[in-house]
Amino acid sequence: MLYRSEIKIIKDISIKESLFSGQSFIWNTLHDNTDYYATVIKNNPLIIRQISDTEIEIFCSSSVINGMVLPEFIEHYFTLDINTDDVFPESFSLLYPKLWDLLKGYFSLRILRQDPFETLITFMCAQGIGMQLIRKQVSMLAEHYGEKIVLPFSGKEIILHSFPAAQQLAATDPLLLSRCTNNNRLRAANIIRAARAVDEGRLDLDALQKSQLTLGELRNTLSRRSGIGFKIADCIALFGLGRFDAFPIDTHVRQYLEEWFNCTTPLRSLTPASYLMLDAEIRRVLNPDFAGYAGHMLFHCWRREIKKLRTF
DNA sequence: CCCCAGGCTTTTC
DNA sequence: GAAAAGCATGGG
Repeated sequence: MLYRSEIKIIKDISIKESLFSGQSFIWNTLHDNTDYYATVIKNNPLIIRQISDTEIEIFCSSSVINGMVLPEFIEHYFTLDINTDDVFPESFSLLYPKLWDLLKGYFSLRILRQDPFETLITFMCAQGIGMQLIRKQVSMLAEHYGEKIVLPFSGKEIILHSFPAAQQLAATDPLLLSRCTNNNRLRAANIIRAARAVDEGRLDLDALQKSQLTLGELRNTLSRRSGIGFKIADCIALFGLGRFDAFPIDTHVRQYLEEWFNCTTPLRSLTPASYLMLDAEIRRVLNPDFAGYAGHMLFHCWRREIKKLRTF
């Protein structure tokens, strides 16, 4: 039994951002009934497709997810409460007219409010490694440690895997888990440690999300953990804890900061000190409260328009 | 064999 | 304290 819900959207949502299940981050806006976005939120399969320019439909085996009724959850998950037109400061288009023009196609990008634990683990898989391999790791984690879900939909069966619960990952061992972490045993061990901390309540992500910590405090708290540095900490904050002020600086961001914003901080080696300096510098250009949201549009714009990368 | 990929940790000054 | 080197793996 699938619950169906329709929801009106302000503008078409065409791009999402998620590492889970190897999902491509493009959610095609084709209206051909074959293209859908399928994911699993805490064992609830969720299928979403766009039925017109202003409407999407959602199917779910449960009418309530995370304590929210379906339409409410969708609005929350896809951050439909955020108007992406307000993400950049008003002065931005005047200061960077050429860049502003390049960014036109990226205002339909949505940062998702993803599950904190899922985000914690998936971004721990994303260190010094290519996108394809990151997604492969996450897919394998779900296939090996998540629950298999078979969903009859649109005349066929969709096979989905939920993202593993902390308890599942806490119970495995590094050698076994390393099959899913690009054969990297150290990364596997770090993931197990993090999963155990969550499972045993020593790392309370929900409490972190509700806390009023400053960005710096949150980043320090997360990066104290083995396998998590400033960049991954900021990713967890941005994608998993709803902290749209968090601005993760990776190799690509570093490049566009230099190219587009003439950041003066030395960029050759990204040390913790230069990371924080860059972070402070970009906050003078972007709206500090939505620096990460804006940064993510810039990130994908840079990769696609400038670097001509077709992988996500 | 080189370098790169949505960095982190340990060593060294 | 902060900068430099070391680390680990697959892919082009």
